Amino acid sequence: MDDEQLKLNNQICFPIYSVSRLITKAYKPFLEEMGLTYPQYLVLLVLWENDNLAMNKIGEKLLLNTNTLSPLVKRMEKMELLRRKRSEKDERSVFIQLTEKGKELKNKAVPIPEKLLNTLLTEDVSLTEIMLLKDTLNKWSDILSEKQNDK
Amino acid sequence: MDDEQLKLNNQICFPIYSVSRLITKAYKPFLEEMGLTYPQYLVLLVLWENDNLAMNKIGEKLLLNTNTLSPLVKRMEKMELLRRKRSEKDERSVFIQLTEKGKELKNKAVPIPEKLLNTLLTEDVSLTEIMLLKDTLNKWSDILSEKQNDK
DNA sequence: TAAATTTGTATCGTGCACGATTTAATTTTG
DNA sequence: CAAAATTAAATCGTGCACGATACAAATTTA
Repeated sequence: MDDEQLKLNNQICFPIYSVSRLITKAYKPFLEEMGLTYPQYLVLLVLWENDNLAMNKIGEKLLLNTNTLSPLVKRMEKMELLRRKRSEKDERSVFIQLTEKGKELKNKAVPIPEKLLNTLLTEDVSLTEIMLLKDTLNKWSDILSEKQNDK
Repeated sequence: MDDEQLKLNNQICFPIYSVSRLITKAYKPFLEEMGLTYPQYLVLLVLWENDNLAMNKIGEKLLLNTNTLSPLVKRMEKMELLRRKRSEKDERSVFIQLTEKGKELKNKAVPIPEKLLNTLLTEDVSLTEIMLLKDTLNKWSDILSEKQNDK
């Protein structure tokens, strides 16, 4: 059988795709308490770390284009989590600032990473394994995104 | 700093999410030649391995609910890749059969896994690492999906 | 067997992703 | 300096994901 590689369980793509969705789902109960979706949470993670960033900088960090980010951020503005402000220096740029409400949400978010770790940790998954996977995937992310930027 | 864990690069969720999207993007050029999206390709992988499955069986394998799968499969029916047939034994069930066109597409798909492997393999990523990651993620997938089924 | 429950699929609404295109501001070049 | 090229956002269209709901067929239960 030449098509052994075509079987679902032999593909590398499928486990990444499904684990990604399963992890997002694992976040859901915690994020729902804050009224956030997972991508909105990611935007906040970026801004909590470094407020007042331009759209393209946020997109760079999250590997998202403006056609995704633009409406996402507008929804978050409607939720009064942030404000959009066109730069005076360069009127093409739009800078994103957290509102008080957006800043305060960070307090609610602090315990989330540990809660999620506890969801992942079982007798079959150790902290070492999680950290190893994280590092491997970060490396892959760098390699793949660079490769795709070079085109 | 208590919020070290909230930094994007320390999160386990973000690298999985972005690598998943980057991998999907890596498939794009190959799938475009066949006129397929990535989830459509996954459905075909399942059917090539095991034709004439009920909707719920396909959803089980891909971890997709019918609210995703139903329109997806209907689009594929319009593309004449498959046919939907309501079971006579149990009229609730809909079985999915590949058309000739759908079966023949497999020939075009056979070289894809190797092409993708070559995209991933670099001086920094070995085949061993890829296989290790695949196995780890498959294990995680099992654990997480079971955990979420138990609720 | 009639009523209640479960099962299998479909539909609806919302929110991403992302290729392609548009628009406007800024920078580079001839 | 004016034309061309680049850069930053936004918009449009299509296709997933997925919670919630609906509905009909089948199964279980009283």
